[in-house]
Amino acid sequence: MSKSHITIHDLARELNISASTVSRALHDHPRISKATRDAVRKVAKRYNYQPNVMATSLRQGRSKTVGVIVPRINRNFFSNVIGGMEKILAASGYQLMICQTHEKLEDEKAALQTLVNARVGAIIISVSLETTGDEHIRALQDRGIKLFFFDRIIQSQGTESVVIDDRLGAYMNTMHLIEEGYRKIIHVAGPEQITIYRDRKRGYMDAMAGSGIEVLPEWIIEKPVVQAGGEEAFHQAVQLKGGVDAFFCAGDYAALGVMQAARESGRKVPDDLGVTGFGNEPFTAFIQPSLTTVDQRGVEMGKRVAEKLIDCSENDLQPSECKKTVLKPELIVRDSSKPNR
Amino acid sequence: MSKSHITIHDLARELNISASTVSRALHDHPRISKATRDAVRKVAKRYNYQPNVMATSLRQGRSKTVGVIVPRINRNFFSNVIGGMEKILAASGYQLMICQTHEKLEDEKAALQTLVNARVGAIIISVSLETTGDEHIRALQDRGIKLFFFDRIIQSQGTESVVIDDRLGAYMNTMHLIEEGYRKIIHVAGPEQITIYRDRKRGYMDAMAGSGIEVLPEWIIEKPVVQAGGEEAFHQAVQLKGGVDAFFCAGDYAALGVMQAARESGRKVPDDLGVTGFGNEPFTAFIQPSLTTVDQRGVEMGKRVAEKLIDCSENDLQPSECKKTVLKPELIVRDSSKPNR
DNA sequence: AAAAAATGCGCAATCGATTGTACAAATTGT
DNA sequence: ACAATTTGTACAATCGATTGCGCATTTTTT
Repeated sequence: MSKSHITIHDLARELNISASTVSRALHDHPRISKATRDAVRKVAKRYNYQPNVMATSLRQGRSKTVGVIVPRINRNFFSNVIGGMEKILAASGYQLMICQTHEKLEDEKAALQTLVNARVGAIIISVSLETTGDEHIRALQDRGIKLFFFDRIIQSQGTESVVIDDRLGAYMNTMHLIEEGYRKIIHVAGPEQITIYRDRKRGYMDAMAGSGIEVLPEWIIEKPVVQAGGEEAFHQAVQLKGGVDAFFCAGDYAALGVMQAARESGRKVPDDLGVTGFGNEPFTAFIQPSLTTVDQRGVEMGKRVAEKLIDCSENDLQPSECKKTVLKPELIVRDSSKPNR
Repeated sequence: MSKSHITIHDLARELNISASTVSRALHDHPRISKATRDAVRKVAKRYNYQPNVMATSLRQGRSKTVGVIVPRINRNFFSNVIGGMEKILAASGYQLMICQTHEKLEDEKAALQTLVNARVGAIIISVSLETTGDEHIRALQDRGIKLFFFDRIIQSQGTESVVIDDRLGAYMNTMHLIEEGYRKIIHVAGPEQITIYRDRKRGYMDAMAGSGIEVLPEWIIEKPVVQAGGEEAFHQAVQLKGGVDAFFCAGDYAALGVMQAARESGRKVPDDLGVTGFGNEPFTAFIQPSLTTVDQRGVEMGKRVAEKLIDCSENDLQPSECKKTVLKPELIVRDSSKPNR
């Protein structure tokens, strides 16, 4: 590791040629002779030449930095996704610039501005809960910034996205409850304006309808998908005249709330009450009883978005040619949904 | 938001002055008159001028990018720390470049090389479990890259670091067990070469010695601090002739392993056996019984390192003037350590 | 009032990589 | 053998911000 960085000029001097030739040689320019090209390559390797990213970015007006916007970096799912992206992108010389929105539209706008100032070439985003419109995001496309969504997406012209099949995940989850003998299944739903929660509700409806079970409107309880939301949902549900067999919650924390409220009310999970969640948060494996849930394949999702991004960038594809990738979720069956009969 | 970016030349043209004057005005150069300075400021604000980071970095030979190296981004503690750093650094216009080592020295070296190539001005690192020496890290200092450690540190000339007082945390943790009446307390320790685990062991020893309890050598069981390690430690400990009252584990996952092994062996926590962990992983609050543990104050730690970094950078302090910051850990008392008598 | 110092600003070079244009040499075609 | 191409390189400008130096103009000093 030498003290200062090697530049193309150093290589040029060494070879008694011009810097432009060195640059072209390293980029396989057709007008450079094979002899020169090989010579340059060799010296570059010998000196461990690493191009100066800033110079390149400045010249190109665009950096190899990828902006990433997530609600919170320390949510297990998001940090998994970021981990997956990092793995793929780092290998291709991209760097990540990570911003958090804390679920606030205001922060999301600020993050976008920051990324624009940083001249990122692409942005990967999972929108905040407050985000409904897409004007602030569309503005990026004027700047030629490529846009990729994951998980919480906005269907927008000229963007790519990667999601899991939330509907299928919810369907499998609900079907599992039905197969285990539960019938009066409550769905603790998330905010209707978020795609993923809408899809999860649909999957639930599909499963119920497909099994010939009529879903009463009161069975769908929309709450914030946090612990307190789950508790509220439980208390609300037990008031229902017809009784309750199980809860399919749109999020693991809500399921946790349901389980805790159930325990306090003396109802045993899974024998008196089935409970399932969504997300496969780490704690779901450790609680008693362990929670049946759906894995969102965060790492895989991150890798996929990253690959799309690299593909689009290297081949300079326009986002209009891009589309939506849907990953298969995985149902993780644990104890909370398997009554001992 | 206009189509293309505003440069100092645009401002210069607007004001009929030279770009250099604009640059100097924006940097409060003493040789620029107040009148010009104010005029420039005003126009810059009007056009929402944002300096081109790449140009600045290129000229300066150093970017406002901060390299961050952690074992895994999706470990709760680390993502908390990163979240904290991001909050502070983003506000001052720094960007993060995050790398993972997956606890491998090899990856750590690769990450360092990547960051050097990216011309980062500073690196914040929590070393991998495999890391013992500091040669690969010292090499950075020749390059003028400022170095900051957190949590898993290497005491090295000319670096700053932020840690929690692991010894105190372990002390409080152990004292709490003693106060609750446990006496034969096993310590499930982590790898001896890692500072934090050494300190946690010391805290345990302090508490025991201070309470007049003799620690038998077999009471200290060194294992990887994962679930399986905890299980092994449990089985090893129950063989001991004198019997066992409690386990203080150097990590939450190890504690989880102990609790699960205990359940399988029919020993009730906390009445038959006290268990405590270290780390305050989210799951510790949800398991049954909930786990007493020590919070590592990840977010706070991230903020502190970030502040140090900003301080050192803005005032151009040399790392030699730098030191170690120690945060107070917080003991979180839950059910796993409070026997009902 | 002349000399010395301070003030205010512009010119041009620089950071490192890229690229349009130009120009010479080598190759091809007729 | 001479023109028309093709091939291989070099020059110089460019991206945007910064900064040493120099040249006026103004202010201070003696």
